[in-house]
Amino acid sequence: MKLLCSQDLIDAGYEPGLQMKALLDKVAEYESRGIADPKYALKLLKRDVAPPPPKGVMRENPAPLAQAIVPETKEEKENVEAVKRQMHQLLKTPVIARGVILPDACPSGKEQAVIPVGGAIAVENAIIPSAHSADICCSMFATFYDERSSVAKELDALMSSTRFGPEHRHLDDLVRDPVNDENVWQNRFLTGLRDRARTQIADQGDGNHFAYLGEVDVDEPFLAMLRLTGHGDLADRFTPRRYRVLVTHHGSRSLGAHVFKRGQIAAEKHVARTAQHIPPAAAWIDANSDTGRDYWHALQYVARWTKANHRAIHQRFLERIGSASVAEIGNEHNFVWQRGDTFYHGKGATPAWKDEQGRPQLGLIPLNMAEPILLVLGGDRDEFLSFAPHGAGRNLSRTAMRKKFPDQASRRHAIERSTKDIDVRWYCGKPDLSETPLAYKNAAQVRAQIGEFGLAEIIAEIRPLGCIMAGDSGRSWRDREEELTPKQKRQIQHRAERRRVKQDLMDDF
DNA sequence: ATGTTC
Repeated sequence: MKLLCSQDLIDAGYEPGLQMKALLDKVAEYESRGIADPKYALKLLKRDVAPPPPKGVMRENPAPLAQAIVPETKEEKENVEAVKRQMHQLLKTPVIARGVILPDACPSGKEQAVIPVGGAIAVENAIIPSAHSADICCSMFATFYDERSSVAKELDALMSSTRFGPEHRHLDDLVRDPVNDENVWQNRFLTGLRDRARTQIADQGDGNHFAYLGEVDVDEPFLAMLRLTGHGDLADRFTPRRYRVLVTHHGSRSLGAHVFKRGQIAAEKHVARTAQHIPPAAAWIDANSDTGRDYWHALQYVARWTKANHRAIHQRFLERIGSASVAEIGNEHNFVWQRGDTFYHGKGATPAWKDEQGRPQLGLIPLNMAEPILLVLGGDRDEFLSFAPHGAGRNLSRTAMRKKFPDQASRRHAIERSTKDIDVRWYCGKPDLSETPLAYKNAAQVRAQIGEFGLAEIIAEIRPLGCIMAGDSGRSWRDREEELTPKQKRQIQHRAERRRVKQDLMDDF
């Protein structure tokens, strides 16, 4: 019987293949020197020839999951079970330390190991693109100002300060992308995207993105709370009275969508090399590699671009109504944040930890268009990874919603009733049932759970006055494609093909 | 989410 056979060496972490012969020769040499203990022989071999680093595989048991949500109805219970199933799949990823689900959690798709909306994870030295979602930097931004006109007139001004919907044209000659001149376009995750970044500034896109007009009563207790928690600089901008507030909610548009796609390719390539059997949604990029650093820098640029996008809209609006910014607050809720060696990923999760100066972070949590937007201070609850929810969460899927209100009349009636106290504009013309308050979870319940779990402290409420949503343009992406002439289709395919070739050439992730 | 769709 041999001292060690090739299977023993493979079990010990050596790669099968050509070098196996040399390893077995080594073993034969040990044997000829009189070594008879296989364990000792393996120890010698590992000293002489280090085996390759072990390949990552999904863990047998998931990392710990904290649950900051209490389901009540049957529907909610089913939702939470689905969310936990998704999280448990994801938490088997070897680089993930722990995770949390927040009061607005809802499942996202059926693919293996996809992080649910309202989920967050702590990842060691790695970035998982899928866990910050395709809509990188989906974020909130608020500007406080003094009212100049009626809500209706200010909403008219807002309608011409931004745009929504699936098309993609430059808004007008006056709008500039203030971060387009940054020296970032050599970054492999950003290269080639400069023009679309420039074109889409002041645009908010589709779906649940919105521009909300509200009002807030700033009072002494609110200002005292800001001062007490290290936000005296913000408090100094206010006097105790009523302010109007413009709040926008959108992400990084096509720029971020492409950065995400490239990041996902890089991650899948990385785990194909260094790990085995990792679901695509769990694929990671090593943060301490050149690719990881490039991806990190690209993400930071996407954050700057998105903030500039919010600001561009707010400035255009204030110019149109002849007012000025008193104060600004904003936060991302789809993103990756580094604290030490840990990369916290949130998909629909509001950062609620203390910053480097020990100040609890300010955050904006919208509920639905007819409810206040909450201004919160982070609760810094480490057991919940120090996140708060990002909104009310969706109760019913878009398709389930349409089934519930099948005919036009019932739909119109339900929409009107749920938005009767506010001025709602649907940018593309028709209301979108799935973005009315009817589609969202019970706002009171989400608020209550923010308090029950100590995720954040609500220090002010921005009351709703009006809102612009993208609305239903009447045609899906697919419809639009079907309307194209065969010649247009060929052109699009040709361009896509050229991009792919270019991408492949560029693509050395 | 996305001038989509490896």
